Amino acid sequence: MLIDDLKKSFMFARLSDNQLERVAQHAVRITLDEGELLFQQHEPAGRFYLLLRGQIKLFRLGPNGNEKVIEIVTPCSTFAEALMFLERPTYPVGAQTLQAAEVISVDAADFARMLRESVDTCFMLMGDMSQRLRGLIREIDDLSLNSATCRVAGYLLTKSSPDGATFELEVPKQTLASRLSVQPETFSRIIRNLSEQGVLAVRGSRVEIGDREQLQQLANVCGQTDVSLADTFHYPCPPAKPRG
Amino acid sequence: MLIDDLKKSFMFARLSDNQLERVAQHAVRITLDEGELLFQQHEPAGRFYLLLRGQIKLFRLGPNGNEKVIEIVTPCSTFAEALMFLERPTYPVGAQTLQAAEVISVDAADFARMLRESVDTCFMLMGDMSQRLRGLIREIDDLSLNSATCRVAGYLLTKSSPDGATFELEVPKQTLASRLSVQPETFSRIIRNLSEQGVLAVRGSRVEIGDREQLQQLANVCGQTDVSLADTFHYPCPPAKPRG
DNA sequence: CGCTGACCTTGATATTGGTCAAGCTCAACA
DNA sequence: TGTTGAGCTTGACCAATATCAAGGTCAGCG
Repeated sequence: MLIDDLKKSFMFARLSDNQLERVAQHAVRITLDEGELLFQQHEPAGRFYLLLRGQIKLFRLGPNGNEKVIEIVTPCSTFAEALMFLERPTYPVGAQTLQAAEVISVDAADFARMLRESVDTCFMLMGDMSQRLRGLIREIDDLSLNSATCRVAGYLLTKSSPDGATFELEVPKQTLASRLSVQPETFSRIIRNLSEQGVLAVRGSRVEIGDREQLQQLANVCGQTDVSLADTFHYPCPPAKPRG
Repeated sequence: MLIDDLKKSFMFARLSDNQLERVAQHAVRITLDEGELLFQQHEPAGRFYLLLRGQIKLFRLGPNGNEKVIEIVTPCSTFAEALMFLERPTYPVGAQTLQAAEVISVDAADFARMLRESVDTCFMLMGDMSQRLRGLIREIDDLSLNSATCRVAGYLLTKSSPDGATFELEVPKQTLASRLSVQPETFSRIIRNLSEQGVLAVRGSRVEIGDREQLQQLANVCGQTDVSLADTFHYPCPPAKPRG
């Protein structure tokens, strides 16, 4: 059954049963409460993870103890697997649950050994890494070319389904703010501005898009557009669990 | 002789002569004048490149025509090779020479085909990509956690050899500014501040470190420290050609 | 030698977003 | 039902950095 769960990740899905069994031998299932730390930044990295349910934030710590959320991991994604190819890897981020979570922890050396037998999987992995590289580059120019409002607008757009008028922020606003590299106060103000302009309405964590057109315009001043869906992989994922 | 040049890159160096010959068949040498565009952002990406000499900047374009330099490529590095694993790749950045340059252009599909025969090279490549991922993450928290002064200080530190007191900025200051995500004016002012504090002295593109200690302090408020040299690959490279 | 244009520097001013301090809201719980 | 505390919002203020507009420097060239 561990094997069945492994298969939920596109990467493991490609492996033969034989290979999966080998991986499973050194893999363990871990259950985490809300707020638990899975690993810390700078810690030696011997394992990587597959999130089965819950939410996990990956974050960097600044010198003053302030943190910057780099990514919010959703179920069926693997993370920290790219470290496997470094000499003496340490985690470049910390990982902490936002909700109670269940993960599978995989031994990296073991997995790497097995990878050597499956060029296909290598290619899959490289595709994945390539994807992430792209994503990070976008992130960087988002940060240096765009205003906070652009980033928020862009984020909200990606979260809203093109048809549905309303959706839930599945993450505490503070965390979202950090993810978007703004202070919580600023985030709050931006939301208020957008509300006053009638672009959207927010009640708690429920967001209702009022004027998608204009939201797009605000975001597009940026360049959100170039992550075409054409060249992204499809990660089959169950819907995320709604937050209180 | 094309093969000899290919070997200057750590990635190609790993290939067998047989494999190299195959790659070389679909590889071409390209000579570029200063300011020439090698490829544009969004262009379909069928080839990747190895820089032999000169300098190339990789940049993103904002909506107002303003550009953000993502990376300044130095000789013996390959770039855009990570795209090879995407479905229908387009370049996520543009590439333009800063100095007259010579590159080898490699057919990506061809190289990928050959890669399938060398898991070793796959691993090498994955290590490289892993490296880059790390670098980009650092870049992101540099942007969101640190001030412009920190970034400039950090950059200057990485460019100075630990012993030598002076070195050359090998790149126009505007470009450097963009690379560090500050306006040229701000860059200029930061340099002036540092000069006034006696931390360094700049004459044209020649930089002299006055107080390395303090420069380090300014940069370290940041977290420059965590890119330990232990886990970076060694790219054997000839010294860059001095500017001006 | 003086002109030209690219690049850099400088000052004045505007904007953005951060910081601090307070108040609000609401769910959990006694 | 009142109390508490976390998370969110608000306002007043401030710092960092961008923007705008000149002016400086210097290499290349007529």
